[in-house]
Amino acid sequence: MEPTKYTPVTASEYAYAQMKEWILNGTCKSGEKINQDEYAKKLGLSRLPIRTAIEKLANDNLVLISPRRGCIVTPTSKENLRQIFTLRGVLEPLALKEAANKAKKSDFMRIKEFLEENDDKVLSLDDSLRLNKEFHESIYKLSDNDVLIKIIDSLWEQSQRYRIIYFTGRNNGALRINKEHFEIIDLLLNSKIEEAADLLVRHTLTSLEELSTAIND
Amino acid sequence: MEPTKYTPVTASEYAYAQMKEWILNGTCKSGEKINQDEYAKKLGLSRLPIRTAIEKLANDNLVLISPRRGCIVTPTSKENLRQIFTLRGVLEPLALKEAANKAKKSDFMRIKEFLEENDDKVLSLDDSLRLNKEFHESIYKLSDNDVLIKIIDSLWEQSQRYRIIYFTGRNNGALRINKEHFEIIDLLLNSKIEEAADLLVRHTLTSLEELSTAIND
DNA sequence: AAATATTTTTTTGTATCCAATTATACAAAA
DNA sequence: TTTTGTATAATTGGATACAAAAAAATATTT
Repeated sequence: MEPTKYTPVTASEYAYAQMKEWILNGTCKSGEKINQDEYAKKLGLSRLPIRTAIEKLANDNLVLISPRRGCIVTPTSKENLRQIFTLRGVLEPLALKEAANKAKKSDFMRIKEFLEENDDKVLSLDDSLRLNKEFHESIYKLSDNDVLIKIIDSLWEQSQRYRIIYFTGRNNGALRINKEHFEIIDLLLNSKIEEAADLLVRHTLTSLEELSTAIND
Repeated sequence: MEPTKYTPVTASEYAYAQMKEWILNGTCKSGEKINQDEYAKKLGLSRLPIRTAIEKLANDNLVLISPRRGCIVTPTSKENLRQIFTLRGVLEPLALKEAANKAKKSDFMRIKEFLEENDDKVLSLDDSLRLNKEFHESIYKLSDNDVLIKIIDSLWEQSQRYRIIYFTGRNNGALRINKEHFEIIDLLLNSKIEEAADLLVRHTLTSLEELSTAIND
């Protein structure tokens, strides 16, 4: 359950990780143009790994490429936020149910222990975002459905941008989220799969409503 | 409703389209290694656009990359087939419902006309695959949900490989599929959205069962 | 002969250079 | 002032060349 630190083995992977970080945390702003030369210098690399990274970011819906014209950070919008969360609302309960079929009680116990160990960290912005992601990931991973996990991961990352827009400044919500995580894992431990899935959906939709208020469009 | 012919504007887009075609139609076989040099020569390009194409194919789950080691065509398997169709089973009805909310009757009428115009082509393998894809795409496109459409497209392409494995040799199924398409569009025209969605799910699961028999694992 | 070490070859990833396209700045005409 | 055309600069995409890593082949040891 340790946060497996990811060490890029190629320059383009490093560029990809770094640029993604910048887009997700708002350093690269919505709609902003991305100049290959500029980022090559900034990261001390040639343009090639930057280009490779940009291609990958485009696949994540995080940037938009117009061939021979350039690349911008995908604009955020209420509609985009809605689309992402609508999908999460159907995919995450599916993953949860598949996980419940395959996993053992001890798998869920480990996740609950993880929640308990980190209960004190939820008030820090960075930590709460990381813990939130890790909790959900650890459940979905148990589904062992690679195709599904990959899509959920991507959607989760796309929502991350909105989460950071929302949380910057305020910090409510984190306590509610953490409380609901406990409730979900307890339902799973009691084999109340459908109820856990329902709660998960409400959990997601509540977040959508909260985040939506912070986006002007 | 014309099949908009796609003309790649960059070499890498051309390579991507061509290599995808080869993977989908089985010219590049499941598990086969993809050598950059070889494909560069084959396509009369340098390795760079090939690499870019490979990155994109990896995003589509059509190839697997191990950094500094190489790239193989993603192996087909019953489990992979199941995962793809399970997802389609929840995402396509979602798209259909969103489409039904947004679209006008005339949009669906156009789709029905398209079915009628091409009714005689369903017995040709190539045509039936193309028509099948076009029918589904035209419905989901009406949902106007970019995030969802992109995922469904990707899943559809991933299933295409299995469809071709299955259909090569035999050619049953095409008539059933065509018949069900008519039933779905008629339900939509009569505003029986839930029934259309249900039929769509059954339509998908029937295909899964059929295709599954042709995969040895 | 099997296992291990060493070298050679192959292949990937990156940097650099070049060509083609697009954007920008400026001038001329309406 | 606005619009259109032209020259210049900036930027992208691609080819080639090189470096580094992995795979394959060969030699060496047990």
